[in-house]
Amino acid sequence: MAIVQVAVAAPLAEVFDYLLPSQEADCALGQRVLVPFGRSRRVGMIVARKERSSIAPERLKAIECCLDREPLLGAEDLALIRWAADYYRCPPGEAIFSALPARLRRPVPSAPAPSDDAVPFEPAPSPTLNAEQQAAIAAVHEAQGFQCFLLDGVTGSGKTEVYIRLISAALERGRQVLVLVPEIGLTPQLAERFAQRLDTERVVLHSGLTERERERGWQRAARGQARLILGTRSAIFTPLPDLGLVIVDEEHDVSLKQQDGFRYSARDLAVRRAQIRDCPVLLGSATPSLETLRNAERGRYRHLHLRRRAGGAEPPRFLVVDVRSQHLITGLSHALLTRMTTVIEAGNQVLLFLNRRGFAPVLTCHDCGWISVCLHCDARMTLHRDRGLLICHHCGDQRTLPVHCPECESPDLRPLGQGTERVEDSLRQRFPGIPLARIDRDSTRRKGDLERLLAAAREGAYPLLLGTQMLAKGHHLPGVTLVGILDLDHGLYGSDFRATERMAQLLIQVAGRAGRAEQPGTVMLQTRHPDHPLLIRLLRQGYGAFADAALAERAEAALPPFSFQALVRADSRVAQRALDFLREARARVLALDAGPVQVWGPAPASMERRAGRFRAQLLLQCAQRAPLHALIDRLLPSLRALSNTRTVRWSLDIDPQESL
DNA sequence: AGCACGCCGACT
DNA sequence: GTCGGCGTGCTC
Repeated sequence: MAIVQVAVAAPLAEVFDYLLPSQEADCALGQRVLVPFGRSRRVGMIVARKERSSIAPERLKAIECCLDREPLLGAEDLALIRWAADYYRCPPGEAIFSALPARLRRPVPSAPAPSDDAVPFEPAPSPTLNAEQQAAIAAVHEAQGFQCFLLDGVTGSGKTEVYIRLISAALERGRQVLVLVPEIGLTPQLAERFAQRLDTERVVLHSGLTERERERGWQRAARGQARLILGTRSAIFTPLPDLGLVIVDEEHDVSLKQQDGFRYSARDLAVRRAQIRDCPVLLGSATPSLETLRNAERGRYRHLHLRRRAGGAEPPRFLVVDVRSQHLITGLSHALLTRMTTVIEAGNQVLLFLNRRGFAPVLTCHDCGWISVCLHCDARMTLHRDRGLLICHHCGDQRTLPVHCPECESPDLRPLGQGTERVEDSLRQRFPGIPLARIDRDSTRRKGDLERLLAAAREGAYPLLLGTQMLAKGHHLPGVTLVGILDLDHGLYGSDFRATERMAQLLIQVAGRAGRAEQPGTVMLQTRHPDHPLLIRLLRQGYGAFADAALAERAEAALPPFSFQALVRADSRVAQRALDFLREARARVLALDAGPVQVWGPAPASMERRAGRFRAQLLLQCAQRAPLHALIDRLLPSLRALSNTRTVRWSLDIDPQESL
């Protein structure tokens, strides 16, 4: 009997050898099997055929049955997933099965190839390209096989038009195209633009689909029926027999990195996939990540610029409002309020941005000083007055709003600070009769709410728009001529070394919502740090100059992208246990002789207790990737063997994007 | 991850 | 005396 290597759907570092019974002899690489495993049975994936096994023959068990008639994954697909599993140190079975549609993780037979639907098609007219767009398209067309491009284009410069032309050309050559976006919310508008222009079988893949829909789309792509695949990060693993072009839109967005389990970066895997496939890959953004800019600087990626806005629109003007020692009315300065009045009276729209939902971030007792702390987290509970609740935004715990202080019975409870609900309240009083839309997670809880509000906003139904970062992404609002950023400082001095980069990206994104050709937008930023050097550079010279300065700072501090990181996170129900585990981990690292790898910590998370668990982290950093990964190779078996790994949950994050 | 085995506390 | 808590070991 032949022997096959099987990756079992379990978080185990090893693959397992099985006998292939003669009636399943044609069962091959990329097909799922049901195998006896320990005292139960599991779904597995055949990842290799072998001549002989190092396992004693009497210990080898036979595969029970084959679940698929044909391979679900081809050799290249498996190569990508196994490369990713190896790079991100994820058990192979876990990686493979998280790359498949959820239904196929269970022992059910895969569905037969669905038939195609027919879509009558009338293409919308193509706009004329400007010189920069033409140059970008020509550069990608010249690529012979693998090459990575950064499409660095200011908001409104026509990046999507460049995508469409490149996709169209690839489709004409008989290739499939994969387009990744960071969030579900960004798929409908892009899908709509593709639908208007590209006469081809399309499929959209994201977590909002039912398991059946998702499997169906996945199968259509895998069988070559769908030619254009638009999806969120997990779509990077979709098998595509004729893949000829990969596009990653908003490549700087952190949502492209999976934050639990198999912690891969879909953007980085897109580059790797194109390399395996030997085809071009295009990373697009108005605010590229420093990692990508550094790769462009080193000549690894080709840097393509779109500097001009379509229709000759002017970039927005920035006005810094120094709010130190100013009297604010629910977070709004006199200068901002005055300008808002002018804009509204002129019949234009105002967009206010405040990244804090709820009425107030804390409720306090004016008599004894009690504050609304969460029982499970080192955090305060946010007051949601609409719903009459105190809610912890970190663990989701809710309490009914107290009428008297829980400590001293005083009725004098007061909200401190402001969230979007409170600003909405205040604006309705200050601008009576002016229609206002608040757009945050609370006001858009039902499906379709967000789309409805945004559509009405685009029509100009709301002179006043107020929202969290939900409002910052995607949709352009041409009637908005004033953007107000209520509290910039939150992003300016975050605990993470990427805080300024994130702030700059968000700021440029929000600013990009405003203005049109005949009426440029103004962005007013309220801050207590008007002299922040990187902020000044960003506002005066733009994102590119900001990024240059930020990169220089990173180089100086030897931080990514000038070094590489791996983060060991740990948490535990019992205080100190996670820290103790990481102290032991640190000792193991030092015992292994870390060489050039630096070890930082362990340190408790900036909010140590969250949802009842105490969290901590240990950072490993090195100027080169190879010694870091070699150290991790030697460290992992030793960590798995630690006695307290049952009471402490831990995980390893390669190239972390966020610290705890 | 599951699942079983094994060794110590409060119950019919 | 035994039901069951979760610490430990193993899965081709």
